[in-house]
Amino acid sequence: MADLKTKKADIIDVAKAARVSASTVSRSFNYPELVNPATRKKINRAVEKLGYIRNRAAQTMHGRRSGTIGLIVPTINHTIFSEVIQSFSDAIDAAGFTLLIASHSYDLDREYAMMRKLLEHRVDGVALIGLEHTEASFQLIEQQNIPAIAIWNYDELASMSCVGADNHEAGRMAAGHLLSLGHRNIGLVFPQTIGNDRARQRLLGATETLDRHAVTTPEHWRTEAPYSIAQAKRATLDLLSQSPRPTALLCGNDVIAQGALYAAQNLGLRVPEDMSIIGIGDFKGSEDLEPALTTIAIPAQDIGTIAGRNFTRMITEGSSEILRLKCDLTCVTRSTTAPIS
Amino acid sequence: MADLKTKKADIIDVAKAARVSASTVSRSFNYPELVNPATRKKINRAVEKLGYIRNRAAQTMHGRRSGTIGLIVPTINHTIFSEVIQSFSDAIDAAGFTLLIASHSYDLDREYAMMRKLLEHRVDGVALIGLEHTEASFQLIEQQNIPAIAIWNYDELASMSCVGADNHEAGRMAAGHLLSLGHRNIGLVFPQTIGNDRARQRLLGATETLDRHAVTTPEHWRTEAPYSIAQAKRATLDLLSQSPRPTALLCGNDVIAQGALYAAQNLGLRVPEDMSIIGIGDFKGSEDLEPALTTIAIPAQDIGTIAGRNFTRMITEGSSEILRLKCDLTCVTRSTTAPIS
DNA sequence: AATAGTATTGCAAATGTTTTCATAAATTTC
DNA sequence: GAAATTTATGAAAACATTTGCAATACTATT
Repeated sequence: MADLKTKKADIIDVAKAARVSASTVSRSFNYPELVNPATRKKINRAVEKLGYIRNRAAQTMHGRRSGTIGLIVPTINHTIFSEVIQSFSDAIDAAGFTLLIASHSYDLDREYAMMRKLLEHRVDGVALIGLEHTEASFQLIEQQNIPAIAIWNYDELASMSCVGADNHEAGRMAAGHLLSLGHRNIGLVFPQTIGNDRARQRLLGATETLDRHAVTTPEHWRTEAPYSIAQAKRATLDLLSQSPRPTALLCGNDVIAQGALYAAQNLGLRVPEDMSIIGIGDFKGSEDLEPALTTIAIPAQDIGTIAGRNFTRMITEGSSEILRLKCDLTCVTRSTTAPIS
Repeated sequence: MADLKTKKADIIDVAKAARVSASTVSRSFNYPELVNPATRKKINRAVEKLGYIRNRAAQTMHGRRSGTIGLIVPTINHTIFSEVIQSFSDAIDAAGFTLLIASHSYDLDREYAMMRKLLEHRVDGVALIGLEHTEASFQLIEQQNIPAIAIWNYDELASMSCVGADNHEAGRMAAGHLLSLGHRNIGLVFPQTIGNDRARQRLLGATETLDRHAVTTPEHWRTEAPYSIAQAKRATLDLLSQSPRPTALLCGNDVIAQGALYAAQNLGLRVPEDMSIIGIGDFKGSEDLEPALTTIAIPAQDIGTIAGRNFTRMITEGSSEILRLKCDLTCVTRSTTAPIS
């Protein structure tokens, strides 16, 4: 059984128990092929017996990688981020890394503080959500010369590595879908766009596409809804109570789309016959709405996986070039959109 | 600006720049009151100038706490867990700790592996979800003598510290609510109970309460639904297609309840007039369903916060007694349940 | 002005590993 | 069967900190 000595076993205890030197024990872990199989067996027995667990802190201190990657997100508690966190975590885990996570509640100054905290722990790299960060954060990355990657947004001109989707394109696709169904009277329900580059890009993409097709949306068909089903419902209710009504609603994300759907149903409108609705994101649950929501799917899981795989590769290879990966969006046509009748 | 020397600044560089010894620099961080304010200022200037960031790994090695807590969850990607992760993370962050996270996809052997991995990083404590773990995991905790806590489940007899809700009670409450509305014909839609102590306890609590009130549920009013809205809907559709129909559905969790709701609506049943439905959990979104779901609220956020606060306290105080905290459930009566007419 | 305290600082050892270099043992080569 | 390799191991330095102890400088007390 475990020794009852108060101190936990260290590599020297193992060495003693196996009657070899500490160097050999270390080697047997890190370069097993360099040590005699018989010796290795002795060592493993000692490890087992003493319940020895390697000390990464000591390895780190010696200049080895810490084997941790820091991830800073606005919030963990959101389908869309938890999905990306999960797949990112799985991907780096497969490469032998562990995830240190921190959240900043959409406060970019806290993001900076979190980054410092993670750097104290000597993470081998820092992953952030989105491309909007404070100047201090960018400087810190630069100055500490730490591998960094932005997840979620793609920008061909980004100053740091990024893996994500093009939100502008998402807006264009959503508008395009509606236009292709013959809609010309389109309402826009979007979250606040200041301090939210994702929403801003989407809205821009949507309006540009509409403009290009000479479709104009009067001011009262545009409304701003906070991030909540209930509030989006209320805002949409207002929008739809005016006449004339649009024939379709383009929503900045699926949460808002869900609120919009409820609002339409509440007014006795049939979706999609009387009112088409499209969202952006394809959140978990969007598929299960009744009717199932048509939306522009952002492949959160793929983004996380691809980011994780590439980031760990960048780290282990010591590559320092900037990597920009765009993940494809798809328009998932379900049951909330239909051709204009 | 930052020195262009390839190596990053260490405490000795700071010491040199400030013309003091390394010990003084160390002290100025850890026991500022022991160093002369003027000296401290010099040191801070040097730190600033060199962009020095303390090395936790080195501190850890010296026997200090690592300042990290490991959390192992079945999955990050689920409302109910992400909520608890978020609040736990916030709570330990407030106490100066950082979260190392790992997920095991409901594979308890992987849970053990993850725990070893976290221990290599010398986390100051390990938090797990639920009270069901492999013998190996329990032994590891015991043998490494590492502070541990179970989040999410409460059991007065638990062999380790725990903060959570009593699932048996949740089942009792749900049944009680339905009974108090006069329902005697109650259908049960639950997830698989093997290898899922939460579901098992809930079902047990529900059936015990029904039994006590001499309410029996025929076998064909009990159905097993996997964790998915669509599949729960299908299973419930089957259940409700038989006659006679129950007047109420007690669902093992809110996801299943949502599926059940859709099923009922699909059959043209009015909820709650023709069919009452109650869930367990109060997931994000349950409130926004139409009609809003009645459910037994499990205070995920409170659980995470309380667990985080108490766990960090246990760690910093070096307390080793077992702490068992029960978080209160509440029956949130919304619009999917009504008295029998 | 000498003494006793107190506040501040530095020296050196310690922490648990990895790694370079050296050495010893075993194996191959001629 | 000696020389040349190869294989396996150990000794000691290095990594970035903290901390116990000792030394110095300052302040208050008489």
